[in-house]
Amino acid sequence: MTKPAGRPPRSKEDVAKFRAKVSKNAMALYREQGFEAVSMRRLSKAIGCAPTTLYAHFSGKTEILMLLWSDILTEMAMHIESSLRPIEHPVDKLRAAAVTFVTYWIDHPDHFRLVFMSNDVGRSDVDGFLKNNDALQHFRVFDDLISSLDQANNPLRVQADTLIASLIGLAMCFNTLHGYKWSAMSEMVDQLVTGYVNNAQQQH
Amino acid sequence: MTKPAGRPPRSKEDVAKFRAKVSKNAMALYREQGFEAVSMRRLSKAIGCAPTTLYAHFSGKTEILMLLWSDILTEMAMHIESSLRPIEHPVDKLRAAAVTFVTYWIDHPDHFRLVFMSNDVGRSDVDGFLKNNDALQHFRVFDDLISSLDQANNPLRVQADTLIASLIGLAMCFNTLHGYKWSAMSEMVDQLVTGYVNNAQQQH
DNA sequence: TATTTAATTGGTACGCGTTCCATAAAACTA
DNA sequence: TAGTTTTATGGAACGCGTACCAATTAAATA
Repeated sequence: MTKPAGRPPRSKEDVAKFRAKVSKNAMALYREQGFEAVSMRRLSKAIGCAPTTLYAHFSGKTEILMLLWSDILTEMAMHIESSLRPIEHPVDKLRAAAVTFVTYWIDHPDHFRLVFMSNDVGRSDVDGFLKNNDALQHFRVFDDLISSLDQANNPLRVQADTLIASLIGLAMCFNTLHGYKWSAMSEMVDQLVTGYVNNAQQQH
Repeated sequence: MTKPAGRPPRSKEDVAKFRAKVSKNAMALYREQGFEAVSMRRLSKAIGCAPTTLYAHFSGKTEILMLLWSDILTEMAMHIESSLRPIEHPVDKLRAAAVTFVTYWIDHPDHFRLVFMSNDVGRSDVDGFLKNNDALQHFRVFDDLISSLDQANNPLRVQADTLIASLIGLAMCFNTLHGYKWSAMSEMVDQLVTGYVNNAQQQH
């Protein structure tokens, strides 16, 4: 149990400091020069370290890109909140929030790609510490809106998760599957929201 | 209006023949060696042409991968049809189809990646001839199931599109966003389907 | 101070998607 | 046959993500 000789592992603060520096530089690159500018080589150059050093701190590029999620999801949540401020009726609030959500990802395809398409599909077992990403908690903006509808069939969490996942699906389809003639986005959101409204016997 | 001198452009049949050869070899690589095996260099080697020649026939890798969509989506549609064969009640049929759809993409993450994540997000203006992809017509497997519910609020097409996009969203979330603790898949599908059922006053 | 351990570095390497270019081959007209 | 136009080829190049490795540096203990 005695301390071993030699240089100690990185302190918590040092780790946090380095991650913050990476996050700052990656965000600057992304905001100023776009998605493609965030490469391991350019990022390491901006930070002032060797490219390989990044791999001592992160398992790969995916984990670095996740540092950018927080900024984007915060911005998205703010868009939603400001969009439903002038609206009063609960159903209209929910509908507006949903439309704003999908519209945000359609208007910012780079952001969509960053958050939803820069994952390693099927490599979920590897990323032990990719889990519990706090940034995704921004999805909870829909919780209050749904709970105000007083729907009782399913737990609130199930309803909210389903709505979020569905809206992400809409954003995804409009962003990537151009070979299929989708219905109008607002009608599809309406169809979704109507499912919640009818369940709550609050059709308006 | 007279024919210009020189070698004529590729005939329709030659174009189709080459595309078929590319499709066959790409599919073989994908089935036998997985997603990563389908690279421009390896594919061209399997075909027996130079890597650059592929770029004379396709705008890029994305367009080649789309040749594989048909096989996968056909397989997916067959899964659905066989899964709902023993089921009688329309609502149960729809629910089973939805669960099978999402399950298929969760069980085959490589297929999911191929169809939904190998697109060039935001480059939709370039791909003039990526549009009208017939393979995506397999999404229509839900049309009859929904129409049997006799829901009248929205056009059938809107309902079907919304359901499909939502289910794709569920598959996407379970495939990529591991940092968020989603509700159980079956409950989320249930929440979705219930929206259609209640609208049709056919709660069961 | 010497030693031990961890962190960082630089170099090399692989295969990738993609582009450019110069050349060769093919298929037509005059 | 000569000339013309398109297709196909091979090679080089760029930057990418990622991996390995030998050498170096930093920070602690003995």
